[in-house]
Amino acid sequence: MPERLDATLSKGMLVLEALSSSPHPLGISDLAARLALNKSNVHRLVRTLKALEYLEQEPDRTYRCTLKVWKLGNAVMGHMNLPALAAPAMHALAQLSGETVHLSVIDGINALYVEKVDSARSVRAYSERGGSAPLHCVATGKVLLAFNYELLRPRLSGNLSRQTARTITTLKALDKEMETVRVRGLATNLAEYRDDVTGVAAPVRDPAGRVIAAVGVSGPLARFTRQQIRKIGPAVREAGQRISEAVDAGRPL
Amino acid sequence: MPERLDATLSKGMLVLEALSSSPHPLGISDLAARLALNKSNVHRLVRTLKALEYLEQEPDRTYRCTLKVWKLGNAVMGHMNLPALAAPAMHALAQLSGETVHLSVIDGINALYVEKVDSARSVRAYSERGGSAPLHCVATGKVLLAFNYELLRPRLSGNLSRQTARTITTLKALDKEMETVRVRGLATNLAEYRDDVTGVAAPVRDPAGRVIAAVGVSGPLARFTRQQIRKIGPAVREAGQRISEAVDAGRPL
DNA sequence: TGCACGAATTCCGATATATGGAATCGACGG
DNA sequence: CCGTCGATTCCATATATCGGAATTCGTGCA
Repeated sequence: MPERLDATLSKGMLVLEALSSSPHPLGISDLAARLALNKSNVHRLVRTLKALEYLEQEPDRTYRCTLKVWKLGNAVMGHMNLPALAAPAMHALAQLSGETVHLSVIDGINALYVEKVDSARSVRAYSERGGSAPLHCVATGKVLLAFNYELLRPRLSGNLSRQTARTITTLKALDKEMETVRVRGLATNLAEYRDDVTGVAAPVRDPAGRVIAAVGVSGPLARFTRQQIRKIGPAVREAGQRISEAVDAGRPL
Repeated sequence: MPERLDATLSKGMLVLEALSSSPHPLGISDLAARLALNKSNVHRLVRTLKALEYLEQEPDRTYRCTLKVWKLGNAVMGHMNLPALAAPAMHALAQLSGETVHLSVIDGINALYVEKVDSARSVRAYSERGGSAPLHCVATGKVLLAFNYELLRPRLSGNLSRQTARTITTLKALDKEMETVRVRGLATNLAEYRDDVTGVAAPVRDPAGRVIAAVGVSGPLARFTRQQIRKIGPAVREAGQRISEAVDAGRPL
């Protein structure tokens, strides 16, 4: 017997998801088609969401999400205001490296990018705020993994998806790599997720010493070489420490 | 006859709102009390939201919002990625001024802070990301108001709430002030919202020249004096222009 | 170890409510 | 001016939701 759920609420959330992920406002018929729902049903859901001010109607009668949706999500992140605390250190790192800087947290078996700072030089990277990548093949993900390994290792068996020729795909190899990461306090990604992208990352710790996030720099293989990575490594580690201190102090440093 | 709305969806959104705005996870009874709803009703709503992965359960059986809620809101802002584009200029301004920098957009008759950069020196300001203040009495709000005056003026009659002794509370005085703002390309707030806070702001324009946002610097009256404001004014205006160019280019400058 | 209390969770019959097909309305284009 | 397409409203019906009560679970205390 499948769990008893509230259909109306589920459908309403589907509507919100569809509209928030669409670059354009959508009309009722369009929405109904995408969600495989009845038109008049969708209309009532939309009307409700509009009354609650989560949606607004365009002059052409299509609907789009309002910033109230953003406020909702923002409030959630607000109680964990890492991005704000980390911003100064991230910008400094972006300036120093000339590459893109990320802040990631764990989201299931993925690294979720909660903040991102582009440098002027950086090309369009593979990641966006809110995006994610498998823990085992990006630098920030490896950091998060290495310092929460007991917890996460079980979930990864059979989930070490191959992304490139260099992706680590066996638990044995991963065990070894994680040990290295813990010793060095740094993780690297040498074209293990995308053929032409490399990165380095370091841990961010809460006052109790638990690793709650990771900061990392990444760039195109052609420019962000192994040597560049070695050179920037200490700065990344320091950025991690600086952010950890900011978390401790409760304000940006 | 009140419009016909879907009660289940409304209540579900209330649950999400309550949980997202609470600093702590909440239990079923607690939620039910706050929302004045039946316990078993709340339980089913929560179960549904949990199945959809918008909520998760703590070991102590209380519930909290997941980052999926944040992702939802983030996607909305993503289609209007002002914050990312504006970040470099905002940080530069924060560095230069040593004060807090805001990016605001219009939200009804309020200025909504969509991005905020604290300088190391800045004291805890009155605003948070996602927070808002009346358009007529903060610097960024005045900019947004001045350049969308035809549209917004009608909505403000009777809504010029007094916040401090210096708040502008008459349409006549506001008309004059708005004219000044348009001419100078800058707006100021001299303790008009909070007795001890001042600010300056400048417009951000889309490629068509419409004012879509405002950048502003604000600080404590004691430190951020009229002279400081005059001194930093040009830099604020330039930051506004720089962000406008970034919007045009589609990438941070 | 067992008991008692509060909270969460499940159950279930009554009924308010969501449903979806059909009718209506409204905008636009030929 | 009419025809088409989409949005919106209507309405009878089925049923999904509601909430009170019963049950289970967890925790602290004796």
